Amino acid sequence: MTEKQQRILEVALRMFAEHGYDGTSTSKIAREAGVSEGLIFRHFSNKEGLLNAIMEQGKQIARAAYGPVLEQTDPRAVLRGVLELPFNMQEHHFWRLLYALKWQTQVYDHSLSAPLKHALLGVFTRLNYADPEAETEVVLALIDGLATAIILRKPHNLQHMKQAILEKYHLG
Amino acid sequence: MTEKQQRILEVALRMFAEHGYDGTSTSKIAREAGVSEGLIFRHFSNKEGLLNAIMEQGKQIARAAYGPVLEQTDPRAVLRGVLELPFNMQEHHFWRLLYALKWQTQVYDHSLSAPLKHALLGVFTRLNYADPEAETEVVLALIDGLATAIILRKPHNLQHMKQAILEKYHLG
DNA sequence: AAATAATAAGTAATTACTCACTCATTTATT
DNA sequence: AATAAATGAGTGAGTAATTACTTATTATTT
Repeated sequence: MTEKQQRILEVALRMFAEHGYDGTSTSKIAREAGVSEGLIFRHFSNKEGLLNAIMEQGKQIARAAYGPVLEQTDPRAVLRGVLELPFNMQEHHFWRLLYALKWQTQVYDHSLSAPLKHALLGVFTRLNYADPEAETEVVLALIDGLATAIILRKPHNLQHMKQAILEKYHLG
Repeated sequence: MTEKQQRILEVALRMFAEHGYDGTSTSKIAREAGVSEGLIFRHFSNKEGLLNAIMEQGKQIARAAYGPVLEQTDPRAVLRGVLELPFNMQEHHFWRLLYALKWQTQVYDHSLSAPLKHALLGVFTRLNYADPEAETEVVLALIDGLATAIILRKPHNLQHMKQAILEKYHLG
């Protein structure tokens, strides 16, 4: 991985996240990254290849975020960890791109949220919730909405929000 | 409002919602609507004007959805109504466009969610919740995530999801 | 006939992508 | 060790197609 290749990936991630995939042209990426436009196609074949390379790197970001939470043994600890995920988001650019992208393709989002869904199903089953599937869907929707709010609206009272949520699941 | 003007608005709404604003060209809208491309610019000045016209119509959709809920007097009824909003979504195309759009501009989304936010603040204050602001943000995030899930993933157990949510707010 | 609706055929700029090429480094052959 | 061959990074100037938008003209209402 050469230095210019890295710069292309970084700039493209930022621009895709801020202006959308269709709203970002390869020529602008090249200009911003300080490379020739041809280099993008030499390394990534085409624009979609560039996006795929970005999302490939993103898998590691997601793994780093989910991993410690999902390998917990206590179901309450897993649930707490999942609910806290949006509050511990690190790489905003990547998550923003992922969330924006899902309105056009669900491919990327689905493959990343699948392990979360599976874990939650186990959690709610072990905790004897009445309807684990419905409960799972609700939590997924909740953390989805929370991440969206944190990325886009940047609310200031994050600690209080977290507290309010944990109490709803009796984890306060 | 001529018939062709209506058709342009309908087709543009659908295409913007499905492929995004930047992913939809005026020439494709015209072809799909069966009109000349120039007519779009005669009626709406430019592409952004077309979007504005769509969102202007959308205001009525939002008002029709929010209105009955927000004019309720009992705070519990308001809360219940707000939480049920995603499950009663009617015009999926419009909501999908609104939700997709907010990753590029928050203008449209903010002006529509403002009355909701205000109402929820009053609700949680009157219900003596510990932190009404945080609680409001959480509900907004929740219905945002729910709407997203319903539009994109179309979960089948909507009734159970609704039930699980209402119970968390002691409205079961 | 006046005004508006609608079209067809343009425009310049931008789009994703290709091509021919240079240059530096690495590998293979004498 | 010297030289030749091959490879891969990088560029700049192209390409045809598409973009948002304009203008002149024709059709349709009022």
